[in-house]
Amino acid sequence: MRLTPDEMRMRFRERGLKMTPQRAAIYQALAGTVSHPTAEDLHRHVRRQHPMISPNTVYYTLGVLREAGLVHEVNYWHDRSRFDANITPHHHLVCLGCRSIQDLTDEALDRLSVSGRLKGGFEVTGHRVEFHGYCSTCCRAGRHLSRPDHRRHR
Amino acid sequence: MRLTPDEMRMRFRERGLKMTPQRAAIYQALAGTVSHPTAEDLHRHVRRQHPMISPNTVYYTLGVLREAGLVHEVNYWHDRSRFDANITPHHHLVCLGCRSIQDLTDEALDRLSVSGRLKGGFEVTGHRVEFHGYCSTCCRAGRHLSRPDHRRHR
DNA sequence: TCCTTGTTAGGATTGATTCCTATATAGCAC
DNA sequence: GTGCTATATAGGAATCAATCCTAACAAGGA
Repeated sequence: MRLTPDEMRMRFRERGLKMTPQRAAIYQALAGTVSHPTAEDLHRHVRRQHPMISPNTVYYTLGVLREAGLVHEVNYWHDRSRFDANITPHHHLVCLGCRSIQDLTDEALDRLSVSGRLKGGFEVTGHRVEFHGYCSTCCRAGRHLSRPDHRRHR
Repeated sequence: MRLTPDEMRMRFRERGLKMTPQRAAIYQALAGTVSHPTAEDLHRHVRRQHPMISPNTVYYTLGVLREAGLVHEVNYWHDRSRFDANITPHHHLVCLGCRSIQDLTDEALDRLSVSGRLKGGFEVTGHRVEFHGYCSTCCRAGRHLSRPDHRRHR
């Protein structure tokens, strides 16, 4: 969803982050989509407002936002990194056909825990569930019937 | 676990794969560990028996084995790809300190399904659960107290 | 307004992975 | 076994997302 300048300023302040026009644009772009864009996608988008912004700044900013907990990074199926400004607990539906990622909210999944004997005292801090399959578009296109080539497409 | 030559030959045959000494060594190495090695780890290991084997062959072979369903690829936290010859249903414990990956077998987790309204007819073919936290070694080292730098270590 | 520290742009670099291609070999038919 | 064909291998070149380096710049506090 779209954030007011004040709302955004507060979120940055709370975490001790400096606010710059570039950062605002990157975070706003990410908060305004549900499509889990790549760094490159974001750079392309933000460049409309900031023609001189470098990819480097996008990478650096995403790193800062990630460490501050303002964005999450997902990286399923060895695609390049994708980012998500939705930091409420949720899970993902990953399409094996077009590699799109949809959010999935499901409280039962949020409550999972390791029932078994934890081997050697592993201390769990969180979890996430990823369902994979084929989105409606890929189903209609029959893409769930064909096997992708074993060579990767970049 | 260690495979007999016949067992391995059968698995390859069933899937229409040619058997070569290099492939046997790579698959044997992967089947003989629980450590989810990288392609480079496997190359280093296999090179003891096959000094001339190229990284390329390891990548190519892992791609073939992956498409044949003989190995799984996991790639959490934007580390490089890691491989797993355990293709029975299981989940993973990912250490945020040292990035090690442990298998987790838990039938309750295998039976998860999407309870909510599936947005737009997504057809689920599988799922996996990833718990993250800190392994016992990293806990003892106090690594769960410090925050990793936001810059990535390769 | 000044200062300090973190941020930006841009260019160079890294490094896992893939591409290209000539040679070698597995598996099949005879 | 011998020969044939399709596929695998080795090695070198190329790709490209991501990171490193650095000089100029600007946000936020004093």
